[in-house]
Amino acid sequence: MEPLPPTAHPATDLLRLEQQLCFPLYAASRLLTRLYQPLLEPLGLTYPQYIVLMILWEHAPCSVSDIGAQAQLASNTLTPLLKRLEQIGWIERRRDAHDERIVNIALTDAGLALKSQCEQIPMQLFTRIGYPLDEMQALKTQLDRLLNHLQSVVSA
Amino acid sequence: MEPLPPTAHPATDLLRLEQQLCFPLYAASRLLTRLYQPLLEPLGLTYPQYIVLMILWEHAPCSVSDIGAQAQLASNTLTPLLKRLEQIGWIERRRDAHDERIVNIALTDAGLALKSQCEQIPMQLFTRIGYPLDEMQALKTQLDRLLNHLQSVVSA
DNA sequence: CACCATTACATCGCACACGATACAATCATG
DNA sequence: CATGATTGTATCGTGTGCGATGTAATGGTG
Repeated sequence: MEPLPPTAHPATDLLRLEQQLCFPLYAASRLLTRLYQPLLEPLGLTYPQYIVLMILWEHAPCSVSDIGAQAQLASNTLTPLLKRLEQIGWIERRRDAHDERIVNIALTDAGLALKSQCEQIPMQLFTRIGYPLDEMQALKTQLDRLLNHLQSVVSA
Repeated sequence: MEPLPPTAHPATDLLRLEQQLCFPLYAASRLLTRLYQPLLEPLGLTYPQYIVLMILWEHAPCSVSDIGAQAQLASNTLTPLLKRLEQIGWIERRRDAHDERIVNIALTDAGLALKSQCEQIPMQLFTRIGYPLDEMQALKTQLDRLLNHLQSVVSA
């Protein structure tokens, strides 16, 4: 994706600029996920599973929809993912006693213990990537703002 | 993903900050893709197919690896995707005469004509999202820089 | 020219993503 | 309290992503 040359049409420039925002987002997200993989693979985790576990380490026990609200994922993605986590033994899935529609997700002892094994991952990644901290901070701030905005647009 | 509270350990703070960068990238990318979908669906296109076509509109004819270098995708993703685009009739796949290993991708007349049908998509999306242009510009600049950096890290 | 390494693409297997739909449990309304 | 709407998960189908591997074509070496 080369930067596109300027044209005589300002409106078109805006379009192209906008058009290009989506791609670095898409590509950078996949590349970063790829960098996580060698750190997660020894633990038998995929990146989305790691995201879900991070949510659980902070909020468990919680329902499938709670996880979905945090991760922006629906049951059609979460149900099979959570079943895998259950089969490996990190979590437990149990129907809520008061509302049988809800499936409550709890961490097993092993799942809780896994957290400490993951605690070095972020620093390892930070070292491996070697990206300036201030740029990462600025980027995170802006991405959080965009994410919030997109969430409101999508849910509208 | 709530912002995490500060802790007594600066090193841990860095970890958490870093840890959180990946998630808004991951979530924002998927949400933005989701917003493209209703605009692409009438044309029978998925978002990755749209990315590949944008590359082709600018660079066709080119090889599978050329597309892969632009989109950061390998043949295991591109081959089936390109076969679908061929079956629909937007592109042609042909082995290079001088090097039979290479598959050259060319646009059909229909594939070229499709470009004009897609030209309104970015503005429609820009209008739908309603995000400040200057923030989008700043974000794109930083994402491009991160993407470049990640590419060099991954290929190293 | 033989032979091994490299390259370019294809195939396989698995795990997401997500729209569409199904289904059971609960809620809301009359 | 009946009953239709809503809610929370699950299932299905399609299309990515990507590590691992296969395979044929090309290139480099002696």
